[in-house]
Amino acid sequence: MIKRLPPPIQPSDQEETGPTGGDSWTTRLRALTDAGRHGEALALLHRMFRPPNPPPDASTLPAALLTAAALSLPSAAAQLHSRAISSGSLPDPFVLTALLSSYSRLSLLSLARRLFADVFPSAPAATLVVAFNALISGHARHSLSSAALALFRRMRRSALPFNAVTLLALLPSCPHSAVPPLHACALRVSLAGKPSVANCLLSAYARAGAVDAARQVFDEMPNPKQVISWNAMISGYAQNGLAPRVLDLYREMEQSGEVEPDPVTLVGVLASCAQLGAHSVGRRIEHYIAQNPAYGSNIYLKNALINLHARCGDLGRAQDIFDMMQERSIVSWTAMIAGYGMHGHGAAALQLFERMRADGIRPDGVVMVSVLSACSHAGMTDKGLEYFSKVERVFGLIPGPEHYACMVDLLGRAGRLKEASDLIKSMAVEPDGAVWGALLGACKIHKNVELGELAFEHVIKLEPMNVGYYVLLSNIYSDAGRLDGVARIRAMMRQRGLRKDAGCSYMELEGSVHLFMADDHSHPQARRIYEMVVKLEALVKEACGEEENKKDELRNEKGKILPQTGFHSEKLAAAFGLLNTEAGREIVVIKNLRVCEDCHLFMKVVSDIVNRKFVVRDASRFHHFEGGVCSCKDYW
DNA sequence: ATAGGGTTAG
Repeated sequence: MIKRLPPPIQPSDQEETGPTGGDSWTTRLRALTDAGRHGEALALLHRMFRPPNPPPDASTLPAALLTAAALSLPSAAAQLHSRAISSGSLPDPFVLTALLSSYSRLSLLSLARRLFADVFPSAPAATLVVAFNALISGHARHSLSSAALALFRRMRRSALPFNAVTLLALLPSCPHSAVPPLHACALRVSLAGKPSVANCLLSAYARAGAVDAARQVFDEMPNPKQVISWNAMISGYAQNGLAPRVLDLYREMEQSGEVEPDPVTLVGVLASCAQLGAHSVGRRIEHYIAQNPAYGSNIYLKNALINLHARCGDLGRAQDIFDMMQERSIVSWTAMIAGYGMHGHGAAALQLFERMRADGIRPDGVVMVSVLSACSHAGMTDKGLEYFSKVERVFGLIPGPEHYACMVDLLGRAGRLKEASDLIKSMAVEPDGAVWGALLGACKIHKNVELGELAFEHVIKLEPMNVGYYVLLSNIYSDAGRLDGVARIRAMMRQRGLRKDAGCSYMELEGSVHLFMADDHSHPQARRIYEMVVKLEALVKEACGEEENKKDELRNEKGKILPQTGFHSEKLAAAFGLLNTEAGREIVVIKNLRVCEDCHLFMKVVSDIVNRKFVVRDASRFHHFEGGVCSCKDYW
């Protein structure tokens, strides 16, 4: 973050004592461009071409070209290209490479390729290696990964050696299948041990979903490992949703005493804490950050903390951090909007979004997902439709499958299933699993077997190993009394080796985590907890029996009087919370799956009977139970 | 002087 900036240009050295040697031009241009001071860089560039300064030559052209690219000035690059030809400095490897690189950065790949073709027959091998690297990296940057690989093959056919830079250019964007062969190439020429290459290989494996291969690369690195290697492994796990492994590795990093975590480490760990709902670990990191003055203004860390608190149930703390930020990025706003959305505060989310726009921030696709999903969770169907219609028309964004998934969810929850499936039919892009999954979820809520079967057919083609979808259709059948359907899905799952995810809930107490599985007796307090659940269930039954309206509600929601089995994990966690916290304290429970209707009703009634607030995060959102009602208004 | 590794939000 902290970079030493070049001194501002003094008026005194503007004309008379301007830089004369190429070295001075180069260093100052580079420094200004690196610091993002493009205006000053441009002024300097203009001066280079004005007498009495000598015209740019091989020593100053590369820096000038990179400045032109950084300024997005294709005309300037072309002018410098002409200058390179007229001054005869084109065969210079540095000038050639800078030209190739600038054209690539300016998205003028065809010009880069033409120039390369011109010099290819006559350039010496050493020049060609670097030129190939520049061209490969240009194609890779534009995600033309197969073109980049084709260039690599051509490089090798030309009997040219490749080096670390070649691999570093290829690996970040290469197709998954190319990672192992590139790894083999690296091993063959003894480049795989070079830290930069190893880090890059590790990340490439992680991106390909091969976390174990990534881990092997990590483990084979000599100790002490660089902080960047730790970070690459941590973010590799994080990107693959393996939050528990992130926390394990972070602990290992701390215990190794090799390196101090840096902000990048902490951002990765905080993201995993947020995913897990591991509030106490997250708070410990927050404390650590607060003790390091250099981290105080890091916007990535602040954004990660907003996300942490919002996802762990403390919206107030998230809002405080957001309010105290001096500078906010669109990520800060998105984290906050998504936070309000998942807690069911749709109006607050929309208000924040409008404030963001008033602040002059142009919405992107991600913030729109948060906005639409906030509308969906709050039951604000018309608002959601209104904002969806603005995605393209007003904000100039192309709606992706993720936006359609939100809309199908929004319409579907509201019972507008016909409109939801018409919307899918109208999509210009191919619907993904989330789109059909949203329709399937809506069919579960509104008990629509036929449409549910259709959605299932589609979703299962796209995500055959996603257990949740099988369970959803099975539950649709079960609600409809279609036991044949239930059996069919069960057989399908068995055949594919899929097992229902076990439900688990946990709550944190004084920094330690208490985990509960459904019908699980392993907790030291298990006896007292089960007694408590049984007692509470009796009270719930009694309360519902006494009040006519609640009894009706029971019948409406479930179609039968009360649950016969009562030991879902969230009930155990809630009972544990009641047994171990003082009156008045909010009980926060994190659950891996969605809350079932039985438990939802249980929590509502218990919150009233014992006069306690329960905050439950399930797989789709937060539920705040208080005084017999839930913040989701039974709409989840 | 030219080619270049890890990071946030759904």
